[in-house]
Amino acid sequence: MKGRQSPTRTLPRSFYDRETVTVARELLGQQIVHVVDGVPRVGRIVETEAYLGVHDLAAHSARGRTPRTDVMFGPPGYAYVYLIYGMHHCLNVVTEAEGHASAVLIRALEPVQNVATSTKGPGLLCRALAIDRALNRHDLLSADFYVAGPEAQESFEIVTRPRIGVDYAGEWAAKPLRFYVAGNPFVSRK
DNA sequence: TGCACGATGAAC
DNA sequence: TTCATCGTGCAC
Repeated sequence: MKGRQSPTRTLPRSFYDRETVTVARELLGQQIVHVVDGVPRVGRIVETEAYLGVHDLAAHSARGRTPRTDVMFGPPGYAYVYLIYGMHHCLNVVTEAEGHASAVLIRALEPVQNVATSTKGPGLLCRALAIDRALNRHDLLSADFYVAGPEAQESFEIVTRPRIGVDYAGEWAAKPLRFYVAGNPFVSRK
């Protein structure tokens, strides 16, 4: 094998250009990399949630295309980062073809490299990897912020549950769109 | 221009 | 269970 490791392991845009539930499940085990001051902060994704577009009442895009949700309506493979409760950032990856307005929320990471604080929860993982709104709309097929496959993928069971914190979404609140690695201690909640 | 409310986390 | 804290979206 020749060439640099990291760029060649970066997930291709076609990975994100698929059904959102599939992407949410297959993101488990993949690694988020954010290079800060030349230092790569790396975490393994252990918990995700799927947001299925304008018909999903729990999705931000359900209220239409606005300045904030605009990136969700764009092409796949881009970061959607927003501020919640005035103090925490949340990281999503945009999925499916342009116009679908779907995304996967990254809810928890297992520390891999250069991670000093907790990554157990969507707000905490953003703090640990120094992810904020400056990275909104950032291409995840880039050199400083990307998702990559691990050197070797271990097999694991996937647990499926309703999403967290979306009780306002009516029947959509109960749908099994949250996925996590069974038994992993870094999952935000059981 | 004002205001109610979060895809959370920490404290009590 | 309560609260911190502010950008967003929508009502007026």
